[in-house]
Amino acid sequence: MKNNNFFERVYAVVRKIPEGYVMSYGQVALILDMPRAAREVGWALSRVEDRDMVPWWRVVNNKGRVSIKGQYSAEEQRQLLLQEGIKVSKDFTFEIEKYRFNP
DNA sequence: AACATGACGGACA
DNA sequence: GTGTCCGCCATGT
Repeated sequence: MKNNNFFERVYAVVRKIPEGYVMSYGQVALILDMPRAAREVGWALSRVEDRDMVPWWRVVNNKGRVSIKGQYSAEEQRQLLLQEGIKVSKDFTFEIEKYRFNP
C-alpha cells in the first residue's frame, strides 16, 4: 500500500478520534504499523493543510501534554480541547488516561 | 549519499 | 513528578 502518502494514513486515523477523546502520537503510529514512528506523526500533523478536516488537536504526547512548540498553536489546541470537555491545565498538561481513545 | 530536524517514546537518575 | 539521553524514521537540504 504505497499509493497513499504517509500523511493520508495519519489523517485517516486521526479523523476517527471521537470528540472528547485524545490519542498519543505513538498510538497513531502503532495503528499505522509503525510503532516507532511517533515523531513522523507529529511531523505530518504539523503540515496539515485542511485544519478543519482533521482533528489534529486530539493528538498529544504520551505524557498527557500538548507538545506543540509554537506558543500560539499550543494555546489554540488547549482551547479546542477545553471545548470538548478535556481539562487541560495552563501548563498544557492533563490526565490523558482519563481521555485516551482506545480503538 | 550524508547529515540535520522534529507537535515522540521509553528508560533511567 | 521532572529532566536527560538515546533510538526511530520520513523529509528536507
